Amino acid sequence: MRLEVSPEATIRTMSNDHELVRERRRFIASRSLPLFSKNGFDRTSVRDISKACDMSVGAVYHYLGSKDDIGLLVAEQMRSEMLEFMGHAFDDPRPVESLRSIIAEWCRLCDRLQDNVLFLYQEPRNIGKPIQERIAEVELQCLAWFEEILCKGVDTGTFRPMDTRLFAFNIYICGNMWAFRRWYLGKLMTLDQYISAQTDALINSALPKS
Amino acid sequence: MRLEVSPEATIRTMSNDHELVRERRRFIASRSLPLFSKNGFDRTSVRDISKACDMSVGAVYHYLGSKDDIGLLVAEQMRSEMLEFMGHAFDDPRPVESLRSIIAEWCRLCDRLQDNVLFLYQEPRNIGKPIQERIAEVELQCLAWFEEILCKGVDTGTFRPMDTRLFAFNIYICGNMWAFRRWYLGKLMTLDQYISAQTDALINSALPKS
Amino acid sequence: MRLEVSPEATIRTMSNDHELVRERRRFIASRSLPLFSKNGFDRTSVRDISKACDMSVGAVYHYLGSKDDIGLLVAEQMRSEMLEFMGHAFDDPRPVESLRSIIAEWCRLCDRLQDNVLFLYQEPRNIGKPIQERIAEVELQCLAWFEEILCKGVDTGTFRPMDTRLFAFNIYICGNMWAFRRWYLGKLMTLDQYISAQTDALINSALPKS
Amino acid sequence: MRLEVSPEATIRTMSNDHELVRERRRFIASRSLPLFSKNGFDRTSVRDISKACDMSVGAVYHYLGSKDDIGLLVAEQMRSEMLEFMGHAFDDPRPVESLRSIIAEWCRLCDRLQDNVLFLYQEPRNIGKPIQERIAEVELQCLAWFEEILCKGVDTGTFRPMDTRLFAFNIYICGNMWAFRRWYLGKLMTLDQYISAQTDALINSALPKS
DNA sequence: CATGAATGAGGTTTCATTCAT
DNA sequence: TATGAATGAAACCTCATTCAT
Repeated sequence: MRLEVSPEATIRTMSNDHELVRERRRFIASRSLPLFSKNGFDRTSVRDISKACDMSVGAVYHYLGSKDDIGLLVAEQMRSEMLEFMGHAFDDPRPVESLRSIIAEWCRLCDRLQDNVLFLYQEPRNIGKPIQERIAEVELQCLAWFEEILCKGVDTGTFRPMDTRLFAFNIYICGNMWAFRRWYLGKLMTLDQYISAQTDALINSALPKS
Repeated sequence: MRLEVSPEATIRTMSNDHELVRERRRFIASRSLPLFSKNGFDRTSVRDISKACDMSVGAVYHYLGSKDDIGLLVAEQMRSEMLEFMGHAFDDPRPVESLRSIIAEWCRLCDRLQDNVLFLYQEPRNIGKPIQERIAEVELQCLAWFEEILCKGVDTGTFRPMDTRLFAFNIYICGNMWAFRRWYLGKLMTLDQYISAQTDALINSALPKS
Repeated sequence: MRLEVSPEATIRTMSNDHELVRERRRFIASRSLPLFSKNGFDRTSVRDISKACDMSVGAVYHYLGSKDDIGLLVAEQMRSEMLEFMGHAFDDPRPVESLRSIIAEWCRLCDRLQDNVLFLYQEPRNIGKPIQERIAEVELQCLAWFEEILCKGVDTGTFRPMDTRLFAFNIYICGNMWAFRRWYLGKLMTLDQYISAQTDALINSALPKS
Repeated sequence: MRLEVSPEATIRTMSNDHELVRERRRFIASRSLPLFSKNGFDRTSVRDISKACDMSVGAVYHYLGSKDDIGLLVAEQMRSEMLEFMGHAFDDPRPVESLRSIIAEWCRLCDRLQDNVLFLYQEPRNIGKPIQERIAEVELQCLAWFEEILCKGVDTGTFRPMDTRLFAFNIYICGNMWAFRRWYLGKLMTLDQYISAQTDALINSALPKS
């Protein structure tokens, strides 16, 4: 088992104040993300970023080694939020109830991290290969987690036999798409309505036919 | 009623040979698209494109007014294929059968135009507002078309009462995601298996509960 | 009454140090102008300019938004010098003496700003319409100023009746031509001799015939 | 005495039909000149020229060796017209009458060849050194010719003692400026009025004081 | 003769990154 | 620690010229 090193620790910095570095990076990422959403990563210059942060260009480079590192931070934030999300126990023994909670929470997470989700979809090339793999890893964990509940439901006969991996994938996408297409979906319904309708559809699809 | 002008006709060219222009543009777009998929639009230089086309940079600009125009061509190809797709009659009177056909064909289309789908997701900013709106228009048409069948099924009681717009959206996404996440899904199953499983899930979700 | 904004203030810059910007721009313009004189604006590349300034290309663009802006600076320098020139009081009540002073000073100004004069004659297209109009404005003011003295002289009978506007134009051209054709005139005479001879000719032409 | 070879004969051509070549070149020059006036030589592309000539780019290069050759043609036209102009005998024995005719004809020539005059002022660098010298040569001849009459007048006491070279220069410029600043002068007066007024001024300036 | 597609050098401009202050 | 001026590579695009047809 290899030693896990947070990628954030590998980002170069001029500062030794660990806490300050964390705080500044978080700040920079939070100010950058809307710019990336609006104009794309490549069309957002470091100068733009520094302006959005009310910092000098040099200051940005005090806390980061390169522009690409911001992409990394954005990805890491998504990753850590997903890990935290999976840390929650939705351990209702009833598969249907459990699924219901998870779908709802997953959609809410994607809603909250909308810009991060967008970034991961649109700028995969701007977060080096290793980070992409780290992200893929949690995605797989997430899918596995969804799958576990589904399997439990299938085993107990609550759900019909199905391709649980694909079903888990659909749940995953269900959350992502709320983030990705909120400009469209938001005109049709609220998040709660979305959650409710999609949960119904998913569960209906999981239940055995009459 | 405004006169429809193909955006391709608005792209500047040095040539008057309409047929040649069409052919060369198609060629350029087809060679560019894999580069965009691999490296992203902004990180693909016109020089890269010209090399991929075995042309000089000048030759590329003989048929195009700007690099952005290639994005437009890619979008237009998707658009015209979608229009053609909707032109087909899947007019089985039985909603279930009809839905089955459409989902299958839609997924096959997205599979065939995988790189175009990716491009539309990843590079929306590189195809100018007007073209984005043209694309959004056919997307809506497509959704409306899906919805129509669903409504028919709901009206006749074949399908359960549901938010047909959201359901149509899910079908749409179902195709897109095969294109977008083929690197993952392709390891789990073939396109036909994907179609079959997703169709089952969708139809199961649409049928009334026992 | 509209607020006058110096065109220099409209030129994009990356710096906020107003004084530095002014100084660097002046420097860049002063080094560029001889190149323009020698090779023409369009045949002087920004790389040539940056070399002449012992700067990198990027540094030039730190203080200017575009190459064309240098043309604007050159024009503005001429303009402001002309305004200053007109600010001087050559208020000798005797028209002849007054005319004499003005012609001399005008020729000296054109001599000093030789390259600017050349630039305005040769590169009118490289300084944008608005600036051309600003220049035309001061030219007209200058002509009006010359005319005023002529009119005074005509009114008092010192000068013969004449088309004062054309005469003013001739004075104006007299200065310009020393700048424009110094390569020729300079071989025949010194500036002082030119001034003296032209003043004689002009005044002789203005005086009533015997 | 070196053999004079018309520069036009040195321009490369693919054609052997001497007369056709002459005719086509004249045509090309006449269609190009307005473009040069409007946009400048460097900003007029060979494509623009070929379009203005209703020719293909290749056709232009059949009759010319390079774009610069057009500048040469424009200069040569001015030159040959000036030579023809000087060939006329304005051999009125009376200096005043002779001067009057010459000024008038010179201004009319400059009016007719306005665009050529402009070109020579604005694009000297686009007509290689040798041609510039050829032009300078006729200019000097022209000046000498003007001077001759002036000298005659001074010798006979009709004109006051003066710097005849400078006076000749002024006559020369007088014609050029009508061409160069017609956009301004044309608003004040007609060509005939200009000729009349300038002739009066020049002759008045040449006559002895009372 | 005529055409116009093709070439590729070179132009202007941008921007991630460094480093003297 | 913070600043922002400076660098220079590399991007997009143009255009004089050639040459196969």
